[in-house]
Amino acid sequence: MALSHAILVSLLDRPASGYDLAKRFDQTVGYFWKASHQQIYQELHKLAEGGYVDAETVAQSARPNRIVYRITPLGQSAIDAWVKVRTGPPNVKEELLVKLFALGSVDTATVLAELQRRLGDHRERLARYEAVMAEHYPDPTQLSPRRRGRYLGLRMGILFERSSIVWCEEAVGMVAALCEPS
Amino acid sequence: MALSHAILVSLLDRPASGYDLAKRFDQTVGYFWKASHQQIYQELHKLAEGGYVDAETVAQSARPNRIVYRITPLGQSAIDAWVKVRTGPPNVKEELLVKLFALGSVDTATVLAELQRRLGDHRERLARYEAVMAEHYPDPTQLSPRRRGRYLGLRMGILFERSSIVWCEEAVGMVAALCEPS
DNA sequence: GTTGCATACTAAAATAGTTGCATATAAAGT
DNA sequence: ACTTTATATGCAACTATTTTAGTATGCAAC
Repeated sequence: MALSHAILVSLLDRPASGYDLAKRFDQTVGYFWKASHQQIYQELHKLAEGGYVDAETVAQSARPNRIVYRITPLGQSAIDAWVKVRTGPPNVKEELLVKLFALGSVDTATVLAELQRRLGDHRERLARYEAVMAEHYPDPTQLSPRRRGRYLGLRMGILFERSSIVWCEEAVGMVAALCEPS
Repeated sequence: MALSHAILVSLLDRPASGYDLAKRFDQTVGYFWKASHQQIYQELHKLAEGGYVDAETVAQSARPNRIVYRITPLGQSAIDAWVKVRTGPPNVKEELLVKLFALGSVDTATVLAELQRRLGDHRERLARYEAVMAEHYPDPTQLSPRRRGRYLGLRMGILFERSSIVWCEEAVGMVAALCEPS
């Protein structure tokens, strides 16, 4: 029961359809919480069944109808209760590290290529995050509680990308040295 | 098919029992790849069935018998093939961030307490990682390929903990300001 | 004119992961 | 004496997640 809470929290902001939520996840918290649209639709059905959200069908011409979900008081109190439950450390699955652990028994050049691709990813994401930061949070003092949460999420993203870049550069150096032993 | 690869890679090093593997995961890659012993035992059965590992029962007096698994050539080639498959970005589920996104609709003091606990966690883990680094990798130049992979794993841990600490300190500051508006 | 992308939802199957339980022994702490 | 910790494996039920489809439409690019 974790995605369901992420969905409820997202609905605190404003009502949304499954499609909207999938996009929000992708664009805002994508790197810290991935969810496919199938998973979201499924979860929304369950939340609606449990009375945590209300569903309302909105007819659209020329486009499939949307089903807009709105959090209920029951959903609100479910969040309140969940917030009081201790959060564990984040769940991380870093496949690249597993590959690195296989160094010595495995093709080095392939691993190097992966690291370089990853480095590019991190640089790109950092640029994106910093652009959002510059545009939406030029002054991080005096933010509303809601915006403070958003700001800190973005801030974590930026710090994480920066240290990932440092790490990747080191890793590329060390693995490249194995490939071309001058 | 991701845990199975992590297990196979771990077995490259040396044969191990399910119990050993569970401890290795916990102690070495625990923060980047969590696996419960049930999951590991289950996966080992599957790997043995598929011929990726060989199982050998080792009798012990006064202790339950161990089943020691050894990677087979088939397992080796499975790793080789897997290494060539593009690695996606890491899978991260950061529940604390979800709670932060709920700020404004949720008890601030609870969230603050979580952040402080998390800060403590990160400091502790950093100390542990740095101790291992000082003891086992005093000089990171001229490492064997195998040890280079291990070093980079540890290095990622250290960089990650450091930036997490920076982030937590900022976050504690911002959330504390909401709690006691002097 | 057809490929590709964006909108919008659904269903089914397979794989992965968690939780709780069960078994059995020995050493070390309290 | 009693509890905890460590060793060592396993089953069963449940929940979560991914993969792979399928249904429809409209717009823009090529």
